[in-house]
Amino acid sequence: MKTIKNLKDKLLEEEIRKSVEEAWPLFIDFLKEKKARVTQARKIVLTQVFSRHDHFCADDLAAALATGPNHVSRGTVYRTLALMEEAGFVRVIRDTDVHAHYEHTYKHPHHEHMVCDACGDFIEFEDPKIIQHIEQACRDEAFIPRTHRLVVFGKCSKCSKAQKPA
Amino acid sequence: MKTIKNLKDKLLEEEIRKSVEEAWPLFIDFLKEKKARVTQARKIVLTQVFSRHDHFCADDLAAALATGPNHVSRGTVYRTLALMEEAGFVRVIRDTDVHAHYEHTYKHPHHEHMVCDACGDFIEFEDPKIIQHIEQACRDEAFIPRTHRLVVFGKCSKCSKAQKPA
DNA sequence: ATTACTGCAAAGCATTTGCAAATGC
DNA sequence: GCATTTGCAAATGCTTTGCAGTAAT
Repeated sequence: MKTIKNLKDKLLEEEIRKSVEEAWPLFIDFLKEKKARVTQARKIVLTQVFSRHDHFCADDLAAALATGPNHVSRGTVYRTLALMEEAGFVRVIRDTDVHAHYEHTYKHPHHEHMVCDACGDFIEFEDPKIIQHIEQACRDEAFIPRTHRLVVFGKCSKCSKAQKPA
Repeated sequence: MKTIKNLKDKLLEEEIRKSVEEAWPLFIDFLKEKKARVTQARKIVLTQVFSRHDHFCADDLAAALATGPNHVSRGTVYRTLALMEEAGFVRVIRDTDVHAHYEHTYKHPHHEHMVCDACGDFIEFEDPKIIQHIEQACRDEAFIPRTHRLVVFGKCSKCSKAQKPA
């Protein structure tokens, strides 16, 4: 069972090996530029990231590395993931802001949000066309939508004006 | 300073009073239907919700009610907020799933997500038109986008098939 | 009189952090 | 050799929960 691997697994392994082989040098470049160190732990985390399916959560990954020969501590996993995000190798799906925000719904139809990175302000906007496209996408996937959430992160007009070009 | 209120404040107060006056009976209906009880604490939370600006977070609201004559405990605030969400008076902006999910970015362009309420599966989709509309909306608001996140919640084709009409 | 709701404080959970020891440069 | 990283465990911050007392039906 363990010695015999089917073709699919072999291909997957090959794929992973290739991604790591390509990404690791890029990560090294990133670290060097940042004057950060190229460490064993960082390579292990990067490898583990690429060994996982498309979507994973930090804690699962940390759990996988909690024991065994490639042991990396939880703290380091989180720290490295943050680095990898900065380097552009991973993307966080639910963004970092920990606490949930609420808004009134009473006489307040659905709309989308922009959140300013600098001041945290919420800007509301609406676009029926976006909703139409979402609905179409759901039809294409035979997905039955219940609701959706669209948030654009960036800089609001006030903050981008305040911070003049360096 | 305290006795003299300007016009804007007066109008705002009026607005709030009206919303509460309209929403409270609806919440009562909701509670009755659910065979839940109509309590003082629930009215206080509802009032507080409508007294706040469009966006607020649970904890701030709880803090506001932690002391004073309209004292409601943190636990009750969270419980009532959940009820109000169920009743459709408020909407949560960052959804409930606590832990952040990551995904590879390496050779994996930006795309949107559908998440199945039932099985938790992530479905990826892409729609350049949606992105165009987002960009247009940002231009309209003079908002400088850095990135965005679009998640559609609902039921995937597998799960909606599995659960035949009752 | 029942039974649900509330307050409180304690538990939970994902994530972050402080610090001594280890490692890369 | 010196500075950065790591591991560990403790701290954090938001949210949930258990339970005994309180209030609504």
